[in-house]
Amino acid sequence: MSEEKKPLNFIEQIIEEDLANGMSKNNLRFRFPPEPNGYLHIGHTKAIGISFGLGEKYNAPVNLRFDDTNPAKEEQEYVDAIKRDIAWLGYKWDRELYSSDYFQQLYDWTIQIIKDGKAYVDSQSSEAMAEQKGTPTQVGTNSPYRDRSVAENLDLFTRMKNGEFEAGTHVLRAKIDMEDPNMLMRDPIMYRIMYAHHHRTGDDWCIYPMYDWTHGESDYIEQISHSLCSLEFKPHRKLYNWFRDIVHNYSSDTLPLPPKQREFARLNLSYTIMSKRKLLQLVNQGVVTGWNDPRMPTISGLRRRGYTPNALRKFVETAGVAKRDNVIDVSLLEFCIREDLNKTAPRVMAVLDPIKVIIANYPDDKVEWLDAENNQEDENAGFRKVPFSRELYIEKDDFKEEASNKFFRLKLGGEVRLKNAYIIKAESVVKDANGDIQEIHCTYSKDTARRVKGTLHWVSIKHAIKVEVREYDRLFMDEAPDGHQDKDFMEFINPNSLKTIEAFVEPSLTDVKVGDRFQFQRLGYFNVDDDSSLNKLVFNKTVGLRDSWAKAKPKPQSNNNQQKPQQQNQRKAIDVIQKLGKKYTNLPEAKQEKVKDEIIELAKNVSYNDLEPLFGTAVKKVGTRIATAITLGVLIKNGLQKNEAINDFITKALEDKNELLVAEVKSL
RNA sequence: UGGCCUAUGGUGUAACUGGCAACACGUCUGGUUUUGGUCCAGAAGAGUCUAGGUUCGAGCCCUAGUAGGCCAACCA
Repeated sequence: MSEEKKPLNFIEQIIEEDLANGMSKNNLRFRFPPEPNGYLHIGHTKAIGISFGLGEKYNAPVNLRFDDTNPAKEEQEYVDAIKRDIAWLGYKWDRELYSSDYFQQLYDWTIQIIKDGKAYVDSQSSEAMAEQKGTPTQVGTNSPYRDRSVAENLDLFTRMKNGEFEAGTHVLRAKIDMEDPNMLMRDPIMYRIMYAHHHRTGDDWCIYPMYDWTHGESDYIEQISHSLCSLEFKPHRKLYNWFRDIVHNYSSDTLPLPPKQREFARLNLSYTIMSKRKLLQLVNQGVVTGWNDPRMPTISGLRRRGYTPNALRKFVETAGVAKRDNVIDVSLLEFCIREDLNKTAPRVMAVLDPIKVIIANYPDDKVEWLDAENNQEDENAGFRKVPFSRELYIEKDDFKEEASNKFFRLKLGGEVRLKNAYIIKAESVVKDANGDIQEIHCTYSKDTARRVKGTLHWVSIKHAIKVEVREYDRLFMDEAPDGHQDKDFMEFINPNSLKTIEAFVEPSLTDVKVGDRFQFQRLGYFNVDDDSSLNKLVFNKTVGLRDSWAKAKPKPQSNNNQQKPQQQNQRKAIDVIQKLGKKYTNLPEAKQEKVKDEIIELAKNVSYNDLEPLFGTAVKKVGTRIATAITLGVLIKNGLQKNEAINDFITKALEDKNELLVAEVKSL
């Protein structure tokens, strides 16, 4: 009875329907079928979340099945990485399986299919077959080998399997229909000869089945109820069903349930590429340091960067499931990781771009260990000690000799609070020959109960640990790096995506472990990188804090994604009228009067040419038509002569059901 | 010159299967605050691609357009 009324996505609706139509809940079974030819990326997280999520929701098993039918591209390294990533995300698969486990079953079925005259051996070059295949708009033609006898097909196929032929000399094709509008149905290839070593079956086979003649059958063998995949496989569904129905016909005694394929739109992220082939290219060309480079959208990259399984799962859940192409804004991903880390990450102080502060009235040899709260969002997080002394570092950005009162950080003569410590006042600065500030001389006050506007983070110089911090920017400078047909995605690589900084952190961080996550107060979330060692700590910046100050101040150039407000400012009178009209009928009477006056006022600046297009406004958009009528009234009053278009508009409006409109037009 | 899929605020998803559009991110105000974070309160922003039709009533149904995506690997 704890069912929430959360709306179901279309896949859940399909399942609910199947259940309502008599499918047993026990028959529900899903699978996640990666090809081990690369690392999983955040797009896969969606597919994983859908199938494994369904498994959790319906308490149904989910298989992890490696679709390993192409030994040329697949490697054990990828298998291991994929398993690691899925487990890290917190999902548990029922069985770990491989399509290659089914090669014998597939072969046996194939013999039967050949015997039934539904498959044949073709012995042409791939070019010849491609030509006969036609195009999306042109039907194909039959292969000259299409009508080989069953006996000959059986003989040839057996010899293919036995390794009697060279690669590329023969293939086995399903005999379907070379004129089918769906090109996948034009006698698709079922087997090709490949003398490649397979990561699991070794050299047992020299013929390998193709995706279409493997995937659905693997689903069937595993008795998967719902085979969920991304949209680009929609055209494959017809073939999926064709093969499935044949094998179901052969084996329904032992394998009763025919699976069904349904497709959802894959996840795309702005400023990111999601193709394994292209990600591999980044790795191979050394643009990044590896599949798990913190700038990569791979699960392992995100993990190294400091993302949490929670945040990733929340992200794909929030993004939702539907069938239209989408591009999700990275800001949603960033929101999810901040939300998670805000609750869990201990706060510490670190200075990334230091400037020296000397507290003149603080004794040279004195050190105080002050209490600092670890996480105000978490009551159980406790406190730690931080050392305070005469010489400190603060952030360069946190000091200006002069500044407006909107700048509530440190300025000459101004006061500011040091987090967890005292209030200080900047008295003077010491500059070098270039005029650059070397030291800020301050005085401190122990009266910390006072209200001061700004609070700064800091570290005690003599206690601080020097560490390396890696700050990342997006890898691509274009919103859709692979969305341009005239430009390669490599052209958009951001040359400054990695910035390595020498920084200073408080001494409580001495014993951190790889993977530990922190909030560097006022800066962002950081974690300890794999490269970190006892002698040298290395931190990754996971994501910055939201920063309304950075947004409020300078807007140098570029990057203003908000064109909207500008447009609004220079909107033409007619557009404003149209907009006012839209809501007109929803307004209470008093407000309608007000809006009408506004329209009348605006109408004085409207020309007939501006207005005429609105005469054609759809009947149902009554408000807009009323606004049009009001405006027309003003124009007529100012001497406009009625023409045919105007009369048509009036006549049609007079017939309308809406009284306001009729009244408005009658007065014309 | 084909087939299939899709179309709702800037972005992503909803709308009890026909009852005048909700949630999240983002944006903007204001408040609280020893993080310009968090949190709290509020605002702006869409008549649902277009045009017809059915209906008392359409984002949901029908028709025709338009736009975008996918399909011509011995890849998956």
